[in-house]
Amino acid sequence: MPKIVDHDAMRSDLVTRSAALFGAHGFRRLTMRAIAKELGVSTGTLYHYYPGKDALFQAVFESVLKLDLAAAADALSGAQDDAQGRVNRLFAFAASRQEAMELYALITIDYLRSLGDEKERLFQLTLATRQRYIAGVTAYLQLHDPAYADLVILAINGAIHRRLIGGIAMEANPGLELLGGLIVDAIDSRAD
Amino acid sequence: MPKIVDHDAMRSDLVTRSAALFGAHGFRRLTMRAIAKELGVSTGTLYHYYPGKDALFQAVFESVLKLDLAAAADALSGAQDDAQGRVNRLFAFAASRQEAMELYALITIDYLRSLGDEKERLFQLTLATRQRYIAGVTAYLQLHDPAYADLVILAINGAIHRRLIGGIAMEANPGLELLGGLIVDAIDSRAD
Amino acid sequence: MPKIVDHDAMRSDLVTRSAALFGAHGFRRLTMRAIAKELGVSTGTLYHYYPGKDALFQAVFESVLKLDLAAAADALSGAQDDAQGRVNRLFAFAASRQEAMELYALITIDYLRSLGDEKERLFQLTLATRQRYIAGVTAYLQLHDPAYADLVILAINGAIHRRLIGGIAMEANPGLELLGGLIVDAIDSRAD
Amino acid sequence: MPKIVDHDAMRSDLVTRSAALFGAHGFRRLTMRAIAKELGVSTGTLYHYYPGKDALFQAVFESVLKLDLAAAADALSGAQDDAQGRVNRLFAFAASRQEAMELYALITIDYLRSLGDEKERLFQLTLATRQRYIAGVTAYLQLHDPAYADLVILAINGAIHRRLIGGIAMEANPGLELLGGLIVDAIDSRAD
DNA sequence: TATGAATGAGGCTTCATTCAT
DNA sequence: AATGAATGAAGCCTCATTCAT
Repeated sequence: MPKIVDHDAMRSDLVTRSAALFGAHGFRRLTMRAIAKELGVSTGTLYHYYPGKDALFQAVFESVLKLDLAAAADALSGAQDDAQGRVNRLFAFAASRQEAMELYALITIDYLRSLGDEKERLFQLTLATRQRYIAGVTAYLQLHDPAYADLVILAINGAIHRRLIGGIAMEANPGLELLGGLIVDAIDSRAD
Repeated sequence: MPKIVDHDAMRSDLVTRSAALFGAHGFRRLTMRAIAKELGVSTGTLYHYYPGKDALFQAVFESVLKLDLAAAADALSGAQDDAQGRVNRLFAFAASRQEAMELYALITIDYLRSLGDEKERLFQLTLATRQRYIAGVTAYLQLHDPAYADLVILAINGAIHRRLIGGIAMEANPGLELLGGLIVDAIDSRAD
Repeated sequence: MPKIVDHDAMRSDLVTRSAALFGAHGFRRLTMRAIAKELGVSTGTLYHYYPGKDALFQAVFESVLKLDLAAAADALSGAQDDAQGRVNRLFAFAASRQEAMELYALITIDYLRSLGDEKERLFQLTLATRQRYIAGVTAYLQLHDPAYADLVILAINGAIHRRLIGGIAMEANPGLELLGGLIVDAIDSRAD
Repeated sequence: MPKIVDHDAMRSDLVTRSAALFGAHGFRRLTMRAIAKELGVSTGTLYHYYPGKDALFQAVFESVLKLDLAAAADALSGAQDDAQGRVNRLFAFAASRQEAMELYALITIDYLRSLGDEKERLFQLTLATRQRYIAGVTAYLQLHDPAYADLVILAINGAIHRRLIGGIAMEANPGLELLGGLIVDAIDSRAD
């Protein structure tokens, strides 16, 4: 019998650990040798688990795709406090996920550049995900108008964008705090 | 000095026209041969005007950095109408610049990845730029609290982010329109 | 010595069955994994019986070397009919061995290419083998001049060559049939 | 203007000079680096003229295909002497071409191994070429039966085969000389 | 014994850069 | 100034071989 390893676990591990590398360096700048070295394996081993760099990156992309929604559902269920409490909790959750969201953005941008004309399919998928988020936030915050949920998510997207190109932590956005208050007002003014 | 003008014009031209290529493909995916071919010159000519690929990209990055502020000052000066009018004009301006802002983001991300640890300097620069924008928008919209300006810019950043990873035009964000109304209310409620 | 027999049998079996693979694909194109897969064992097992790819190929080459002469002696002994009958039997025997002879040629060519300058030793061996064949055919056909035997073998070599580069079966060579007649004439004209 | 070279001449030169290397080492054993070194250029230059190793080998194969027939037509035209003279001239021509024919065989064998199922097409081509040779030799030697021509060519094929696997020069085949006599007899016996 | 996961040298190929013209 | 042929380091990947189980 050969060296005993859990093949699937190893595959997942490689993907999880290489995701950050792809995010930090980008697909082209990151070499297979660099990945192997960073993960403490040989290039041959990489190829033992994935047929090539493209396939590994594809797996990374897909794994990153899945991370977001699952986490959100968990975090926002449970005890439902007042408007202010719900808004606080939402922003706190977003802040806790900012690194993952940045990684998701970086990898998606790279992935899109590698796609020729089939970008549209990915865009549809992104759109659908956004709709789910809007519906979720609308329900969670008990908003009467989904546009408010869209605005909240838009602002969070903006915070990620600033992080991406300005290295700014999500918490350092005065506009986000202001928006929190506006949302609470909007909920309360309807709550008569 | 007969040829100097041509030389400088050529340099600018090469930078301006290659910026979109760097944005679309990314630094590593884009080859010098591809640039040369797209610009209708030989690789030798490229090297005649820039000492290497890094230098060309650096020039592209710097040229893209400058574009934004200059344009903003122009567009928002002049006739000052009412709150609603000013907000409309601001969003219209942002929408007209979305492609440039996307290009700026793409190139900045690539540029940041090429930087090892000296990212901090660029972050400082970005922070300063943001402060200028906040001040400018605060004044232009005649806001009493800069946090409103920050929120507006944050939402616009969010729209760029969505464009980047979802292919969504800025106009297709319900949250942005809603924000316009909230801002007008904020201005008017203070204007008594 | 309980396992020795199995071990040797296994070694022979691996060589015999991999010979065709080496012939069909060539040394470099054929991988150890491909051999292992085709033979239904693991690469580890291959290395258990042979220290490496070179050694396996060497064994294959040697096994193929031996095949020819042994078969010939058998087939052509026994009942001695008239000149025509003997010639027929010789050609029939050659035709029955054409696949093995093609394999021998293919493997020898590969083997020669793997030899640097020590080809000469192999050439000496080949020359000696040819002399044996000439003597054998001369005796078998009861020829007065070994040049006739050489011509017969030369023509058979030619048929193998045509098979190699033209995919032509030995039976499809008019010249070979004609030669049969010429040989019979030569025998008979001397048999008065 | 760039370094001035005759692109087509360079291409031909690379093919011509690498043919012998492919013949001696075989496609897989021969590396692009080895070719480049042997030809005194860099690998980059090789790729400047041919898109890859396959394409270079394909070009080599095609160039080798063309060599034979052209040479034959030339050599055998002109002054027509008696039967013995014609036969001598034919064998002398064959002997002069033995190296080229060996190269042709080696490259064809390699090429065939690289072909999956489209071998048949190449076999058809080889068959057609053989027919042309038979017709040519029949006419040149003024034979009444093409089977004699086939036998002559078959014996020459055999000599090439022996060269291939035994390192034997064409001149060292007693059978070939004997055949010459038989052919002359065949011609003369009909010349009454 | 047998297995196949792991290794890393080396193969094919790309591409930033140089330089003769 | 402009061209593109030439270079060679470095990238992706293959595969002979080793070794833990």
